Amino acid sequence: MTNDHSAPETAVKQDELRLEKFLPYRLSVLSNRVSNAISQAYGARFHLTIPAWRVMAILGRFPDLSAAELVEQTAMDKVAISRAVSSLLKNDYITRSEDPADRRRQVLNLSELGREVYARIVPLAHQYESDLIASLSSEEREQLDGIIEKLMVRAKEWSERGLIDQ
Amino acid sequence: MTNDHSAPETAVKQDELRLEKFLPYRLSVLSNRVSNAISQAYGARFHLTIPAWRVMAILGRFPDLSAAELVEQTAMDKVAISRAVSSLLKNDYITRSEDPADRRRQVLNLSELGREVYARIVPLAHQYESDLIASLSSEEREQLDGIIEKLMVRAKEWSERGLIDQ
DNA sequence: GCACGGTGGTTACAATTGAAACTAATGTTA
DNA sequence: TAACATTAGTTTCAATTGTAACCACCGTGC
Repeated sequence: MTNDHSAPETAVKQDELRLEKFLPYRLSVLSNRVSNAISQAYGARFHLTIPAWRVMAILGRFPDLSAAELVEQTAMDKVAISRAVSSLLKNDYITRSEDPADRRRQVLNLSELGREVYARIVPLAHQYESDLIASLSSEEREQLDGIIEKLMVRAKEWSERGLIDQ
Repeated sequence: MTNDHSAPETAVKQDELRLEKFLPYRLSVLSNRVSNAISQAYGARFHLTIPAWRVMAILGRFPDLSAAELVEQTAMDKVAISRAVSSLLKNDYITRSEDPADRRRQVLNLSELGREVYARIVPLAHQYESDLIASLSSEEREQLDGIIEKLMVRAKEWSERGLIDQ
């Protein structure tokens, strides 16, 4: 046992960077691993990309949305939405109908087929999430929830206002 | 799967998905926001992409690595490493020398210039991290650390062994 | 009416990324 | 030492993504 009581554990040399402890890096690795694994599962079974599945997930809960409203909901780029929508149309997973009141606007919904696929993926998604957090205690799950919320607030500020001024 | 009728408050409808509460989704949004914001800062000031900066960060702590060893350290793809290395060489941020013992192998190090840039970025990186977690209590920071560690273990298992069998 | 700025959505093009093929050198087995 | 497998790293090509330009339509003011 080493007697390294001289410096508290939170002290970090400021002139070097321990990448494996650097939060932005760890978040990125974790998120990529999770997303890739899950998208492989969806993609293989239902020919869905992540953006396409996100669109379906939103339409499953909120019918009759336009592409612009999907942009709001998902924080995805409008071009990404447009591409996801057109691939979902090709697969007959969603339907698109013109809004008679505004002919620029097009109302999107899950199709019959789309609803079936949705109904099959949702339990899968819950299962993956459960499996991911299986090793967390229920306290930890609540903590994580709150922590992500706080981090998200800050990250959102960054992307809106630009970074730390300097 | 068990039916849980006993805890209505935490009960979640299993036949729909609240994307905004879905952990993989939230992780992805958070991580993208953070990475994009920070990479804008690095990139603008030092012409560095994220993979390039990662390579520098590792070389700053562990000199005399080969590309293959960088792959191990960073979990990045070897093609990504190759491209990052060649762009860093172009910028004179790193040096590359042949290993006489194995002429396939090439030993990488930060150059003088690279060390200067490294020394300027590291405090910036710490600053961004501090700013990101500024709203967390010290307990929450420790919790987050442990939680990410646990999640990472599971995600790693996913990418190694494939997903939940089904 | 009809110019106009603003909005919904798509297309085009360039940059980034990933998978697989490739070159060159080393290790291994007979 | 010839033949083959393995490792280090690069290149090539296709798919994905982001930025900007674009078209069609709406609403307002004149």
